[in-house]
Amino acid sequence: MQHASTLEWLTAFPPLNALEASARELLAKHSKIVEAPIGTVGYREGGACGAYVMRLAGQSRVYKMSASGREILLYRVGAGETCVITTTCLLGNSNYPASTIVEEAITDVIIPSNAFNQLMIDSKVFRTFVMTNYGALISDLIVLLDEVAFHSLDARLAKLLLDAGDKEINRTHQQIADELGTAREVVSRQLKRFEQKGWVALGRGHVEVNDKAALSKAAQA
Amino acid sequence: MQHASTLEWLTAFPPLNALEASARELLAKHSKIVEAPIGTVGYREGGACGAYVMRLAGQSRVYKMSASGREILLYRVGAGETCVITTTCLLGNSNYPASTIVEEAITDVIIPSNAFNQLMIDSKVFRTFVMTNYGALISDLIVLLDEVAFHSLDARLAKLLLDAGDKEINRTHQQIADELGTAREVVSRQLKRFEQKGWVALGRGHVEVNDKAALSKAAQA
DNA sequence: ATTCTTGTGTGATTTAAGTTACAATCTTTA
DNA sequence: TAAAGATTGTAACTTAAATCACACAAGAAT
Repeated sequence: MQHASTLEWLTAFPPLNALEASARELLAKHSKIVEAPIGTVGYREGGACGAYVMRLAGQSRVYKMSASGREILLYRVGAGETCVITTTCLLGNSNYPASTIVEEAITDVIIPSNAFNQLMIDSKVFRTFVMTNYGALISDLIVLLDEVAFHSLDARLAKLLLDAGDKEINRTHQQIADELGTAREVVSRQLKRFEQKGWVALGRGHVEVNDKAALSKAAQA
Repeated sequence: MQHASTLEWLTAFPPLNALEASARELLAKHSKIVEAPIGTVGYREGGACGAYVMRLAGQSRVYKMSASGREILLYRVGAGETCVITTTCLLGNSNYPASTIVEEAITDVIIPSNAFNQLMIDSKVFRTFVMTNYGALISDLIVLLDEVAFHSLDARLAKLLLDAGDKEINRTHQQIADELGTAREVVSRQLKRFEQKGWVALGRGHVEVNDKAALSKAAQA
């Protein structure tokens, strides 16, 4: 495995190409590469935050859990991205307002809190990188809020199927329900209706999208 | 009226007490103080963003409007606060994902986009100030999302009444409905139930809170 | 091969919330 | 003061979604 101090991993983050020499030195000294398998809990709601996280490979989901145990997906963190909630906590010195779990085995670069703060002061390139990543989350959260507040479940389900990108979606009904913040039965029923209309084909643990146009229309209503 | 270049207004933002000399100079040169009366539209969804906004006095509400014309309150910006969505747009160079309207005549300090960016680069104090405000909103939005996704309307209404702080809340049912993202009739009905239980007293354009303990309990369920 | 576990299908029922449709007040303005 | 507009009250209805209660099927494990 590559070692953090070689800084080879930097190529995974193009905006950091122009990183200053002093910043590279700091990173080489303090950053670490860590790995974690599927199912690992990155952090939990209410926990404290000690390091900046940059994802090299894999994927994790960041979600909010209700008092009754139901959850809703806030966003995912994939390769080349950073965990923005972590940034929030580092900058605001606050605790995590959500939880995270690894969906595909991850490889992360970890920058301890004090090295992170030093980089924010020293390096213009790093600072811009962090802030640019930061910017998008609020817009995303507002879009999500709009969906939850104003869109029907079948519209949100249709959108989820489209957003997956692939024709084949390998998730169980329960996992989909957890992303939408609803109950499994509701998802099963809606998927069945989609299937009856010929929009999707269902199988154990996966959904095949057959009519994107129709789903897209349903997603808007 | 005070002039922006005296920077007297800085005292309204304690975290900026320690602002560096160079940053003060930049602010004195480029910041402006502007005023706007009730009902002024600060920006609309989809609009572009040109300046950072720091509130000296007054209040505005930032809301998201649904396709069907219903709205939901995202947050308010009062004295001593900044409009974080504006920060999002400046940092991400994106358009506004929401709209805003003045609720109480406002006085704002305006920092043009390029001066803002310069300050973010130059001044650690300013940067921390901006980021802290930013982080707080993310947490707030996640809380709001949790409420919308998982809490019943009566619980949310009870919470709204408590959060108002005052015993007397001078808003119409329609205004309350717009904050919660629901219909007026629903609010009227719920309020009537609260009244029948003796928790509140209703009048045209205002609600009087009489039993905080009971409301507080209802807000949790 | 047969348990066990996990995932799916579905009907029945309940409930919260949105919708429709007015009537009745209260306030402001002409 | 009369008319117009804004605000509230409420009944009746519809609907989406949650909940309950299973049956059944597909894989995995022993």
